[in-house]
Amino acid sequence: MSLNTDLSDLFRTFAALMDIKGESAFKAIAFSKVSRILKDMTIDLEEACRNGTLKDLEGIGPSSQRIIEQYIKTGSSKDFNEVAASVPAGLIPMLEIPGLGPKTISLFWKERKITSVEELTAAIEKGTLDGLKGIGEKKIDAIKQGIALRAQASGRVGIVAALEIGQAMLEPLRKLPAISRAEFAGSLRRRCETIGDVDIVCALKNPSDGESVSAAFVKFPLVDRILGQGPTKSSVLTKGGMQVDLRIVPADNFGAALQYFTGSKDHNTRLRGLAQDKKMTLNEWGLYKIEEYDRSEKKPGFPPKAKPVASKTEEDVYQALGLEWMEPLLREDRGEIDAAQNGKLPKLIQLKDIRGDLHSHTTASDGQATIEQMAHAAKALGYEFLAVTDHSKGQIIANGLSADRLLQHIKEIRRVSDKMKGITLLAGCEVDILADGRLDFEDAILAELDFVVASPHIALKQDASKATDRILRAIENRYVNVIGHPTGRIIFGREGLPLNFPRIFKAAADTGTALEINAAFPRLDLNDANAHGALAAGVKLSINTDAHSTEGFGEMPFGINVAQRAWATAGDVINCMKLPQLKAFIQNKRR
DNA sequence: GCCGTTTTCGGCCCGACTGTTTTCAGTCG
Repeated sequence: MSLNTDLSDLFRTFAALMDIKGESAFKAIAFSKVSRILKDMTIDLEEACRNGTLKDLEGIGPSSQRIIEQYIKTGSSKDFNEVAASVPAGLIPMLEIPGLGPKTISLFWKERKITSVEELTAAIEKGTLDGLKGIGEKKIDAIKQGIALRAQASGRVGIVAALEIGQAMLEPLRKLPAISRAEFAGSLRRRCETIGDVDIVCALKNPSDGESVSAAFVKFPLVDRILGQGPTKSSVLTKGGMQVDLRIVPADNFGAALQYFTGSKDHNTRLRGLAQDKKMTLNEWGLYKIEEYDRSEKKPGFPPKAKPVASKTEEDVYQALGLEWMEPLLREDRGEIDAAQNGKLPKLIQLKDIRGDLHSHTTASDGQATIEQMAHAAKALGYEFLAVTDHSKGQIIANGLSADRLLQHIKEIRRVSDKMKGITLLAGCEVDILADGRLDFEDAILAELDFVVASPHIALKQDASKATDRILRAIENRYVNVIGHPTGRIIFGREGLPLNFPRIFKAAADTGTALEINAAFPRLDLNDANAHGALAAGVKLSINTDAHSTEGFGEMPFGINVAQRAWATAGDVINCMKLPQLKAFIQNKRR
């Protein structure tokens, strides 16, 4: 675990504790924000602490700064420890129970001495919650269900699985005659790497058809259980336990609803602040002048009877707030609103900008297709080049190539390349970065290759200092063009190397070494925040599928999504270079 | 707790829904 992660967790817990203690909700919100800032950022906290730049970060004030500094110095925070000691630790997991919030948890704790999920379950069984103010039979039932739900469907799901489930719900919805439009919203539309639930917004041709659309939705084949059903929203659990929420709005309000439910929460908060500055209010129905909105007639589930400034399309809403429309993948409150105000939004990389894949495997090591098969599949995607990069000798389990076999393999790759028309194969290798930063082949062997990806596969639990030195040493090798999956993290699987990213970025930028966004789920490594940090430091990225079969190339869109969330343009990514330009990039480092 | 070019004090985003309620608090997204 890195320092940033540790501190981010500390502030998140701090915020939860304050909620439970009933301190000002704004304090808790402020600490949640600090937690998120720390999680997203790639700057070196220790360094920022040393040279006093910590306070320049928006959202981190004097209190947070003090806590961070003390934590770096002593490994803990006095402020946090005091608060943590005053609240039983078992209360925090209770916040994950749907339907149960800080107020009720605090009530149970103070009035009934309940300090854990287990004690809560027991109290419900024994009936000791009866008689508490505001807690009736239905509330207790809901909590009971919430506890069961948390145990059963606690986890988030990866983007790939979530998209599949989402499509299976979206497609039949689009076929309903009452619907004029239906789109994903929420984290799925923003293409986050993991998804908690699927959000869909749909527009009605006739505003009175909400009830029937809802009724049809909850009967789709994938639905396992109905959680709620009404004329404006419905909620279901699919087979496999994924929650899917549907919002139903009149066509005139579709843009505002899509914007609102796409989020992120932080992005929307900023937008509503902008609206207020302009004497307007923004909600899921539209953007309204405050005066007109306050005067207007309002009925739950229906748009207010005021003329909106904007509501039909997202473009209208953003434009009325003085902003360019922006891709959902940018809407994370990472500076996109300022950029949109100043006309400085990046022209994001698109799938069609990719001219080739620079990390792939064949039957020579652990792939399932031959060089020819992989080359034909890449050509069929319109690629102009493909780097064949089988494993080095240390990857015994993956049938890694010995030096002799590699030299033979290089000849074979070049033979196939000469034979093929319309695509060039680069003879490459994915060489292991050993625990101490040495590479798995001597330079003399690497010099024979057209292209080298160097990746960490073993010793992925090193401390930050060892791990960083190890990757730095690989970056400094003149034959290494790309660091493959730099942290080795596996989503839901392992943390990966706790790298000091500012040092890695500086070395990569100085030496002309690209860092990979490995597009294969569950890697997606670098992640969006780190890729964003790399770009800010002037590093080039390489987006690769690490394909082990011809189907493997199909994962490229997920890597593109990570790059888009990192604000990458085609100019930032070496896969978008023309071949001569790419060759120059390689040669520059070898000089 | 954080922030500020109308503010260094007084704000801080919005609506739906639910349950326990005779007017509102808590939770959620």
